Amino acid sequence: MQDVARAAGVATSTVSRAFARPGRVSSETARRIHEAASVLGYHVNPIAQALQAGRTSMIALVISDVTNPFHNEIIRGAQATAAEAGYTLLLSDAQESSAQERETLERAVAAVDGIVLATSRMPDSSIRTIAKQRPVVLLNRALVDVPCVVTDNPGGARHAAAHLAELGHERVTYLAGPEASWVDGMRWRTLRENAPLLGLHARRLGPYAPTVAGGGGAAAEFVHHPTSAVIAYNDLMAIGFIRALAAHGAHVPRDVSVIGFDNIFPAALVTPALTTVAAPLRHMGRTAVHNLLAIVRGAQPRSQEPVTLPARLVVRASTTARSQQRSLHGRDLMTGARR
Amino acid sequence: MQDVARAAGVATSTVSRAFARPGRVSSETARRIHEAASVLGYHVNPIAQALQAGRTSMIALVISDVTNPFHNEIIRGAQATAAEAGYTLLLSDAQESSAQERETLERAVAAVDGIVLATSRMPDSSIRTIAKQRPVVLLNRALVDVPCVVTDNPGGARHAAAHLAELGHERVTYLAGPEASWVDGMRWRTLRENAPLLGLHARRLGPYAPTVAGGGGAAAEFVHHPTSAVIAYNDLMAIGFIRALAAHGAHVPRDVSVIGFDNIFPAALVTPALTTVAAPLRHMGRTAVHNLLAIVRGAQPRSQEPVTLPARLVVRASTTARSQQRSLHGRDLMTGARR
DNA sequence: CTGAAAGCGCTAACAC
DNA sequence: GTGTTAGCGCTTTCAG
Repeated sequence: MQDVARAAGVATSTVSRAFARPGRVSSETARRIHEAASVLGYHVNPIAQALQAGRTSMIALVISDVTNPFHNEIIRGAQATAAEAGYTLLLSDAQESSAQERETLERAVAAVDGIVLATSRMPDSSIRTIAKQRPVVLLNRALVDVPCVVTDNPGGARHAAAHLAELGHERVTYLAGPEASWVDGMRWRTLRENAPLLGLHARRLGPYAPTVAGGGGAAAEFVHHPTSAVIAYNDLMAIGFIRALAAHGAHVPRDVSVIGFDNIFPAALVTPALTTVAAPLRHMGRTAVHNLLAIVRGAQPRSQEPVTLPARLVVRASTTARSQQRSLHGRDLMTGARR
Repeated sequence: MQDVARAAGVATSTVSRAFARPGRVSSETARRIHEAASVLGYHVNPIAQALQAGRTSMIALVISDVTNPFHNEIIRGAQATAAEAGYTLLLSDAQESSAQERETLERAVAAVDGIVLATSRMPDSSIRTIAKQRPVVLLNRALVDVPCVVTDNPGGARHAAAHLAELGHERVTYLAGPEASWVDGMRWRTLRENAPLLGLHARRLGPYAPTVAGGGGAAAEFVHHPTSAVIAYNDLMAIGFIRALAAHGAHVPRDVSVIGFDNIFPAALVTPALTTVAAPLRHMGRTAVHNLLAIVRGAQPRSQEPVTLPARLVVRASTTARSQQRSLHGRDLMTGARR
């Protein structure tokens, strides 16, 4: 900047003003400054700016597992919203490890103006510790006194159950995800409470890892006591479940109707295409960042209640009417496995 | 830091040393300092550190499209390697727009020590401009005088062609990706040059968007002049192609054998499971960051040649012997579409 | 082994 | 409308 000021024959503060508050510099002076700047290839140094201003215009997005397709659209939404607001996104992949999440966060916390914690695996206490240092928005998890963005899990679970009831199913198995998952609790609880109202008997199996492999493990147990319908914690599990079932000689939806959660990208690609409770993934990313930036800029979080985004049921080919299905008995499947 | 120094009864420079060079401070003084620091919750301010040191310990990873499953494992590899080296990853999603890529890069460039450009959509000249300002490593693209990491596209294309030749195919269609894609050029060129040596006749259709929808568009054209085998620019296109073909009444591999590129996550999940030329995705991310950090730390790029990572053929269910297939004629398919 | 002081690049405050 | 100065929090001389 020194150089620019010298070249333009002005003081450094004038250069600074020319970049930050163009109105406060006479047009002639501004012209000279910008010319000198572009000749010299001068750009404002964001680090120095950040040091002096006390804010960095960066926000951190911490993801429990970038490898999970659930997060792709969330990242897209978050990045887009941040960029529109002139913020840069710092991405942290926790690799499903609470410890790793803490560590990388510790390093990043001082360098950002705010943090979005997506599907955090950290204990509540750690989250609160972070939230004391910087504005935090939780995505896909609720915690008192911390702003949250979640999908309407109760609504979604009800939609799923109602769909199965309409199709004439009477017994449904819920394939549970990680015990530590707040979302899993919400889904199962709503299902259990609402099933009776729909003439449905709900049962829970698990917990399983929220992955394709986890769904496979679920199938191995399910096969001993099948029901005509299944709701899985998420699409990944549903996909793994369906594949493993096929290896046991049972087919979806002919033998079992299956519903997933989230509507991740591959859900429409697998065969049969997966019926699922769709989350507005990109919108979740957008909303989380939007709300975070509002707080960063000084807004007071409106309410203690989590911001809830709607979930909708996407009916595809993995569910069918009970009357269209074969009746399945544990024995059939176990035999099927040996064939 | 002032506060810590006061509390510990030392000068600020001693505090600084206690954190950066523990050896240069007497153990007793160091103890007092660390105690005071933890009481006061003091952490080194990375921004101030960065300003004074002239480096930020951050690197940028620019991705053409976070929404594309191709990038998930790459991000994982990049983030893990950066974290291990004490670097923070700044993620930029270009949303497939060259302009957007430039803009976000412009904002980030001054804040990072180096940049990985993955599947960049920018023109060579823009990349060179960036590379003049900061160390850059290109992923999945080659450019003279800029360090690059690519997969062995020629080897991969040869594997694919050889596999088809072994299965007795005689004519293969290449479904081309974006014209601007360096990788696409490599793949098609190798295929065209090697096909004759394998007794294969290769033809090119396209370009198409490198997406599921693009593959669908390819199918609509392909159907008029089918061949028994197809190699698609990437897995996404292959998947879209297979689905669209089914809508036309043609099935894979019964009617057409299909090979994709990349081995993205959904490739193993679709039906039929996709035969594909697998790229070592996570390793690509790791290598790019690893090489970038070496340069950031002062290493001279060894050679002008791109670093080439091996590609291997993963044979799944979407390819089969020519002799096992139905013979297909344009007419069959067009009729199929009307059924 | 420790302290004092300068300066990284920027902007806000206060002159002129 | 423009110039001067101080200081953001840190590290790195240079003295002691």
